[in-house]
Amino acid sequence: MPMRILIVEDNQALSENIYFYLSKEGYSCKQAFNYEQAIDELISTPFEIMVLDIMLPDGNGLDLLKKWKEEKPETGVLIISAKNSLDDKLTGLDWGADDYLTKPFHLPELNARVKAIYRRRNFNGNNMVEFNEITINPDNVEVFVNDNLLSLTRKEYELLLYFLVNKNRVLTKQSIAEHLWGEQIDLYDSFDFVYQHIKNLRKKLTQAGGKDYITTVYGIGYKFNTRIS
Amino acid sequence: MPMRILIVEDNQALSENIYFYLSKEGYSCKQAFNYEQAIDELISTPFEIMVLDIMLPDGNGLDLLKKWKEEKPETGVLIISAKNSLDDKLTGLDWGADDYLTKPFHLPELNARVKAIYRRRNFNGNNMVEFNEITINPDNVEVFVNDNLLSLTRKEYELLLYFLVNKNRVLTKQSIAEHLWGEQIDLYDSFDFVYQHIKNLRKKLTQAGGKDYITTVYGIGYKFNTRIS
DNA sequence: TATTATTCTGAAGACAATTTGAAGATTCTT
DNA sequence: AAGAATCTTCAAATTGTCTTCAGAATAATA
Repeated sequence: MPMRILIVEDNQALSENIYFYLSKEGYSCKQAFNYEQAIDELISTPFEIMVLDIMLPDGNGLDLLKKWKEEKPETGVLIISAKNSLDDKLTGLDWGADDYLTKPFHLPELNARVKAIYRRRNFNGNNMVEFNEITINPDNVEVFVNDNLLSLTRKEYELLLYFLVNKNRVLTKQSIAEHLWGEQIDLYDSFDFVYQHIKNLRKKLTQAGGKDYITTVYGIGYKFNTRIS
Repeated sequence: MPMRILIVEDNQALSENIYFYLSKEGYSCKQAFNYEQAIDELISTPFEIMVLDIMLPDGNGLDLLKKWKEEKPETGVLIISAKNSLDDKLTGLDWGADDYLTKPFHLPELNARVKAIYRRRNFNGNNMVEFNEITINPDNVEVFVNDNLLSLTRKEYELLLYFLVNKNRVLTKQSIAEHLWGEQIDLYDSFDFVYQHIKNLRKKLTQAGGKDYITTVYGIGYKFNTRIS
């Protein structure tokens, strides 16, 4: 699933654990260690779900929750907080949090709740991503072109998903790189690897009988073009 | 046991609690938060048992009960409802509910009643889990491939059952580990043991004449693939 | 058309994940 | 407590995937 999770937690160790765990579960995670970073991240990238600690060094998580829910109510929010702060609990749920978890907790439970939130927000049945002859089923990590199953590598899969979610939008090589490799990519990299994966993806799609919707925008990047000639 | 339970309850928090608890008990649960969702779920997937709240935002649980019992009388139904609605109680049992529980209740009690319903209904029913040449009889803990009985170890058995209940869904090594070993597994484990059991299961299945439906999804996990080439 | 920047391609090596067998623990049975 | 079955650990071997590189092809610019 194209599920991005923002982890807002100032405790480094805990944050790392959550990050590690959810990443292994296949989510694409990012960390923010304080209020300000969280805002920055939220503005710059869309997230489906935010795991939010109430106590932050430079602000209250509930403020963040409230503000962000006004902005983007469709974001799922899972509050995590020290136990016994029952007031927070009430307030959090009042202000639009989807669920609440008291520390300490087991990561599998966190995962279960994240999944539950995701499921809840996704009620319109099967959450296929599709366009014309291409169909992606994120649950099964399967891609079909005209009903034949494609075997894509991980990068190819994520690349295609990224394109399909951003149809007709020009994606710079840089943003592609960031999306597929996280933030630790070097700005001055050659991006050769992007070329590679674009190439492989194009090949597999066309070989399976699909059109080549991926057009290159010279000097800028690529775009999944729904109106190709 | 391949027991699937549908939880029909509009209170999010309560639903989550039930979901979490029953899942931990080894049942495979799904949630529906209103009448309509419940119908959708019931139609799309078979359930052995339904935990049903009477008061739903968009309809009366008793209607649902009545309708569904006409359709599929073998489904076990446990009614949950606010206390003192004694009328409901009588009516519910009249209309075919198997048991009744008043809110608030303790989850272990819910679990006990679910178990009881299951036991009761199991006299007549063969609740086999099967796919093509593979048949699992959870009552006897027996697995057949093309009518020859397989002798699987406990882990192998549970692994296969887990796969068969989640056909075509990608299961991460992590979730497999959690499912077979409980939640206490170490995050930084190597998951070597998962590999082992996968290997053994594959071997036994193919040696017995079955196809190798278990495909590895590189970098993510495994999946029981019903559409192997 | 010549020049330059950008993209595409194939091959090779680096890297990462999975598979495997063997051996050591552990659990179960008697 | 002994023996058998099962589970787990470990260390190669194997396989799959990613990245790098160098040269070819293509597009933009003048």
